[in-house]
Amino acid sequence: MFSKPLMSASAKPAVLAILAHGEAYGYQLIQRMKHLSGGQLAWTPGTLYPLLHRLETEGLIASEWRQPSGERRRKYYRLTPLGEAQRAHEKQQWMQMHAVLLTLWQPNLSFDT
Amino acid sequence: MFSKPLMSASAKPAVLAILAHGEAYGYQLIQRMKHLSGGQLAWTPGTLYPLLHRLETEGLIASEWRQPSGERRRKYYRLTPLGEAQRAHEKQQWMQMHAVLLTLWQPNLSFDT
DNA sequence: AAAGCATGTGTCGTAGCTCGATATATCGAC
DNA sequence: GTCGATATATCGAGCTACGACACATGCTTT
Repeated sequence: MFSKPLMSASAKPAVLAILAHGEAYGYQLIQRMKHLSGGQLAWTPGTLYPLLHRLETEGLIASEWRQPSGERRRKYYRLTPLGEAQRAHEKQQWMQMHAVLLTLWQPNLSFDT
Repeated sequence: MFSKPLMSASAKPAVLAILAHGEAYGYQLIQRMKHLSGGQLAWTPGTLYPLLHRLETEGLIASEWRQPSGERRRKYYRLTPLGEAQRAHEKQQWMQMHAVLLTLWQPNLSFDT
């Protein structure tokens, strides 16, 4: 399993990235991440739902209750324009940090100081 | 600047990665990261020193005070064998999370559910 | 029909973390 | 002597993850 800091850093970009492919509800987000990560990244309800509420408060996502007849009620989330901008920003930040780490992981790295 | 969660997730792997290239002291670690990231990743003392103390408590790094004549005293840190193993583990974890995010960032991703 | 399980959303409390602020001390430059 | 860079350290406010718990519904099995 992944460490807590890594879960923390990836949750927001991951949720925004999934929603960029189309609307989804909370439980579905948990399933999709679990499937995509080969069962390794398992969000718990206590992690995901507060996060979704925070993202909605920040105006990055918007929600809508739906209850088709004969089905359970679900709260569907979709990206707002602000959320789409934030999604791109999160990706750029991650890639930048990734580049720094790749540099550090070079075998023959030399420092100025 | 980087977000707090991203700082949090990268700090431990980054410190272990730098120390894998040789011993260093706290202030030097701050400078090296700042330089390597083009000034974007700036650890504050309040972030780095408690982290170093935690890593030492966990047995991942070991410290030694030094004070050459005419210089300020410095506490030099080096990786322990346990720390080297943890460094490799942190790298593997990061790369795995990176792979998941890359998948999510694919333009034409389709989900089963 | 009753029991069990997956589905679906939610909150609470504990524990852990970052980081701004603050403290202390030394060295070199002007 | 004063200032800024060097060097290490702690404290407290604020935020977060996540296990535990709560509650409700739909489907399947006995």
